[in-house]
Amino acid sequence: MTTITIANAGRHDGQEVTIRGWLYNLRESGKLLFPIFRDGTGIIQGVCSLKESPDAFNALKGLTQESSVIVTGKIRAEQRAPGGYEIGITGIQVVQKVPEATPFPIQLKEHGVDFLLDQRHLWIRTPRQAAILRIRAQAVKSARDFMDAQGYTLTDAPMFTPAACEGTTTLFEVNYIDDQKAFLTQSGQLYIEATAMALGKVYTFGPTFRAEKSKTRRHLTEFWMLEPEAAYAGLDDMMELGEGLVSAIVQGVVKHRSRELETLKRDVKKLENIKAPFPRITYEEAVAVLQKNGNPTKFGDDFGGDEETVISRSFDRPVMVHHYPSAIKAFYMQPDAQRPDLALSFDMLAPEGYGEIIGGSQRIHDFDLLVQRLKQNNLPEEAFQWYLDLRRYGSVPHAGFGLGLERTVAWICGTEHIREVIPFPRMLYRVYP
RNA sequence: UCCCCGGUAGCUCAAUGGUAGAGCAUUCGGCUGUUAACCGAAGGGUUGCUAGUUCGAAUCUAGCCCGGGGAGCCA
Repeated sequence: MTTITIANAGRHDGQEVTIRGWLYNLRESGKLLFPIFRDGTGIIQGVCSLKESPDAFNALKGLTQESSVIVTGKIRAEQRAPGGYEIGITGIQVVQKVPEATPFPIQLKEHGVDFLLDQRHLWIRTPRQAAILRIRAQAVKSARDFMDAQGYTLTDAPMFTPAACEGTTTLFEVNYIDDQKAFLTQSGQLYIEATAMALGKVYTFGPTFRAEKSKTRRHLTEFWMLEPEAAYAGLDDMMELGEGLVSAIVQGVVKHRSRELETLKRDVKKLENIKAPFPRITYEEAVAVLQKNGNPTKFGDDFGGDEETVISRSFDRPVMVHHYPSAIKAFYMQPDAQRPDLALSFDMLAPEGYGEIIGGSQRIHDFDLLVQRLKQNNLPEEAFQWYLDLRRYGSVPHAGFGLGLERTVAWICGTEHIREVIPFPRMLYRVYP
C-alpha cells in the first residue's frame, strides 16, 4: 500500500492508497459519511458507506474533530468533492480519538483574535495558517538562495550584546554570568560590520528583540531580520541589492507556493508585478508627494504609518525613499558629501499599505566623525571601542540594510497583522503559548 | 506612556433600566452525495472585578483588571 500526501493525491487517481493525518471535519448523512482529512499538505474529502465498509463506518461515525487517523481507500476524481478528488474509504485506524469532553476548540468558523492567539499551538493546524507558514519558509529559502548567489556569506551575530546598537529603542536586559548585565540584540548590524571587514560581503539572519511598547499590526517583540553588509559598498549598491532581494523573495513564493497563495485568496497578479527595478525617490520628493496629497508633513519630519501608506499607494511596486535628514536617522549613518544635512540612507516601503520592510544606509567610516556622533547621542564610548576599532584598522566605506521578514511575508500573504506569519508570535503582554 | 474601542454559555454574537437569548460546539435521535451539510431534542451563565445610583443593573456612574487598534519608536 502506497502512503501518499494529500497534496499529491491527484497523481494517484484510481489507486488504493494510505493517508496519515487528522480528521478536519465530519458530515454525516445517515448511512453515508463525508469526513474531510488533513495531513499538513492539504485537505481531501472522504466517503464512507455503511453498506460497503461497515467496520470503517462504525470507527468513523461520531469521531471528533482533529482525531488522528490512518485512512486507506481509493483516490478518484469527483466533481462534487472540494479540490476535485476524494478518497473512497475502505479502512480506517484511529490513532487517537479526541475525547468528547474536551473537543478541539477551533471550529470551522470565525473566531476572535484573543482566543486564537491563546490557542496558537492549535490554530496553526488550520489550512490558512499552515499555508502562511509554508510561504514564510519559502521566503526564507528564496532570500538565502539569493544572498548566497550574490556572493554574500552568512555570519551569525550574537543574541547577547553588551550595549545598544542604536541607543534609542528599549532593550531587554538579562542577567549574564556573575552579575554582569547583558541585553538581547535589537540588530546584528554592528557585528556584521565587523565580519564584512573580515569577509567582504556578509549577512546575518536571525531573531531580534525590541522591548518597545508598540501595539500595532506591524510590530512584534521578537522578529526575524535579514541584514546584509558589504565593504566598499555605498547607498546605491544597497538599493540595488534590496530590490533584487525582495524581487527574489516574492518571485520565489509565486513560483513555488502558488497553492498556498490560492488558499489565502491572494491576488497573485499584484505579486507577479513585483520585479526589479523599483522606483526610487528622495526624501524631499516624498515630502512633496505627501503635500500634494494634503498631508501636513514638512521637511525634517519623519514619516509615520499614515505617511508611508500615502507614499506607497502612489506606486504598484515597493518604493525606495532615500536621503533622509540625518537628524531623524541613526547615529552611524554617513552624511551625503554634497548635502551634509542628509544621510546616505534609504527605506523600502511595501505597497498596499504595508509600509517599511527595509531600512538601510551607508555607514560612517571616519573615526573622528563616528566618535563625534556617539557623543552627540550620549552613547557610552567604552562599550563601542571594538566598533571604533573597525575605523582604526583599515576603515573603508561600507553599507547595509535590514529586511523585516514578518513584514515582508505579511505583505506577500496579504494578512491583516504580522502576528499570523510567525509560528509563535511574541508581542506586548503576550508570551503564551 | 498617551488616545480610541471592547469584555454576556466552550466559541461567535444578540439583549440599552423590567423573567439572560440565538447559532456553532458537546450529548441523544433522524437522514445514501454532503459542501462551515441539514432536521428534531437536551445539558450548559456569579454578564471581567469592586463599589455606587435605583424598587429593580448585562444595561447608568466611578475605580481597577484583561484584551484589541493606533500614536510615539521602529523592521
